[in-house]
Amino acid sequence: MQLSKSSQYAIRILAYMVDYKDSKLLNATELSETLLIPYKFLTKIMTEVVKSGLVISIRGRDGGYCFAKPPSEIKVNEILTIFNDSIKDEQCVLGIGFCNGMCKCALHDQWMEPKHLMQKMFQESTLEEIAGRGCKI
Amino acid sequence: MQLSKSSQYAIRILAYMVDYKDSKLLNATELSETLLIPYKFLTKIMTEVVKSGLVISIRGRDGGYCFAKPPSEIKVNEILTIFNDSIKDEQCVLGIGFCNGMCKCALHDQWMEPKHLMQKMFQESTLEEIAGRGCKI
DNA sequence: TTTTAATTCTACCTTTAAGTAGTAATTATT
DNA sequence: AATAATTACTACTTAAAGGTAGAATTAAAA
Repeated sequence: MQLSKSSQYAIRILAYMVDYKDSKLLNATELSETLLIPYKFLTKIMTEVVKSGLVISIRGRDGGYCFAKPPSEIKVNEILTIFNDSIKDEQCVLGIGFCNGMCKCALHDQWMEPKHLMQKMFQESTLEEIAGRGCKI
Repeated sequence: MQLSKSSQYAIRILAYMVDYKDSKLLNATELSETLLIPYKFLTKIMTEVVKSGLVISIRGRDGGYCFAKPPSEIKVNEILTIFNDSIKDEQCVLGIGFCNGMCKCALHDQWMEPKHLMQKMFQESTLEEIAGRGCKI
């Protein structure tokens, strides 16, 4: 009952990138060391984030990562979709297919509210909003 | 972001057992066929449920499973704990250790409400309550 | 006492997530 | 042109979840 490590790390990485204000790019080594995320795993994750189009990478010396669009326009849910962690409407708590009005599982009704709150949390929160808050490690 | 298959199946199995009113015991073959759960996987799951003390098994011919205590006294959460799926208080959405008042993650505050709703749902719902509802497959 | 129908146990197989290793490609600097 | 610093790619390893196979155990019934 939790997000994949990839999603958790990706959100933390991008939230950290928002706060980072500097002329030079943020690179994998620095992200790995400050966020305590294994270097090789971090680069693997970032490669997927880059492919998704949220982030741009510059290779070679002095390279690193930066946002492809303003963090105020990036919803947390966009990060989850990269790793197939987005909460789908049709997926219910007991894993039964087609759990809806006609035929619904024993916990269907009680599941609706927490599900919608989570969907709302992920779909409406922007990176910009959440970045200011909290600690990163 | 979902329960393990073991927890999902176990809840569905026990909920079905509540509705079953018959002189003879419910056995693995019948449960497997009516709930469309792989037989061998189901017996593995039930062995753990029996070990937890929620259910009693009778071996040998005409054997099967029945509740060790009334379903009205069994909370859904007791099933989750068998498979380590219970939602822990200290566990937060971004997987950071010690995410609390002092140092909390970027989504900590928004996570509280859905988390508590889920905990409430699992901790307060009894098997008896949820069994009447919904379809089983 | 043998047969039969049931659970239990031990061990394995498969798939996926998580993490690691090494090399290739790219780019700024010297 | 060489070097150093960076990401990308390919492939592997490890751990856990999900699932399967077969033999052992149990107990009712013939």
